[in-house]
Amino acid sequence: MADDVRWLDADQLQAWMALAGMLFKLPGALDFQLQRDSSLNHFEYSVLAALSESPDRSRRMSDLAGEANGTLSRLSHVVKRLESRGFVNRRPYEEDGRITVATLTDEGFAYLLAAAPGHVEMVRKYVIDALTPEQLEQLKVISRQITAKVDPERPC
Amino acid sequence: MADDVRWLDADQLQAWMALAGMLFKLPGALDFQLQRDSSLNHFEYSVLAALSESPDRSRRMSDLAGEANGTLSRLSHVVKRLESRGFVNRRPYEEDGRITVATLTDEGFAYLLAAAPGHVEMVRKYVIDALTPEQLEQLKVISRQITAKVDPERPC
DNA sequence: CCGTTTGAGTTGAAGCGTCAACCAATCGCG
DNA sequence: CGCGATTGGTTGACGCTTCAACTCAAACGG
Repeated sequence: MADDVRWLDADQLQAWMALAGMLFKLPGALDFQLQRDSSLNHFEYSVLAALSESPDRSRRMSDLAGEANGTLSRLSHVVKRLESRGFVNRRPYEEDGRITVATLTDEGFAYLLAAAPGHVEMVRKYVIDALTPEQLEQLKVISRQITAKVDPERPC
Repeated sequence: MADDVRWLDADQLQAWMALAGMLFKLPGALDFQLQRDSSLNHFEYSVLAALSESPDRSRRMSDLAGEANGTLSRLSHVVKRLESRGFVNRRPYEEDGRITVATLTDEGFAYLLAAAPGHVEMVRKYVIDALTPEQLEQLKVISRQITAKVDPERPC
């Protein structure tokens, strides 16, 4: 327990507190809207969105987990839920029996299309319209740098 | 279902995706370190930290909830856990029986002091050291603007 | 005063995420 | 070939957060 801790100075602390505040509040606000209007959480939405942009609206599980920024385990649970709602199908991949391919159904796609406007509106309200274009660019760069430190694999 | 949705353009989408990525990964990484090294999650840490900086190391519940960026219900559960670990005490406020005052115990304070260096190190590693001082300043401003939109009450 | 309303906090149930254990298929090396 | 290691994915239990219902105390209003 060496006492050479490099504490944060006042500026650093303020910045971190501000970020932490956003970290605590923004996800909840996003989830709230999605849950209320579409009975989805942000991660479920991301999964549907990622599938909708994939060739054949299909993707293998581990790919999809990376795309949606989650773990395979979390994805597995979520896909099970989405499957039971009829939004997604799962089938084993022929050429390698270990792999599972998830596919967005037509119902799932339609549901996503219905959910998207409300979600985009929230993203605008909370993020895009709250910032200038320059700030948005700064935020993009900053977010990527932080993400890169947190998760050195997967340089997006 | 009017079709006047203002979709995001490419730049906006990239920025949002970058932010969303950080939103998904950073909290988990922070929680992981705290959980592993101190059996605390980020919110519990914030509660202890907020108490430690309060006069008498005490604060009424609703105050504390705001300070730690959480709801009263969440706080109530968390304080119960922390109380059972001996880190916090609760007592009714004499002058108004509705109010509950939470106090950080000496054990809780010591525990926080032991947990702090590891936590600060992570904050440095993932955030402070990943950014230039200018970026950190930008992030502070941006985070506050977003938080203000999400939660118009409580201008911090 | 008494009844209603409001405010502060607690509680329990339900849902989601994490973690570790597990299963199944394939690879790879002796 | 054959068997251990590795990879991809699933599962169940547990813990935390949310949500709605509830309790209790104080304030208000006639």
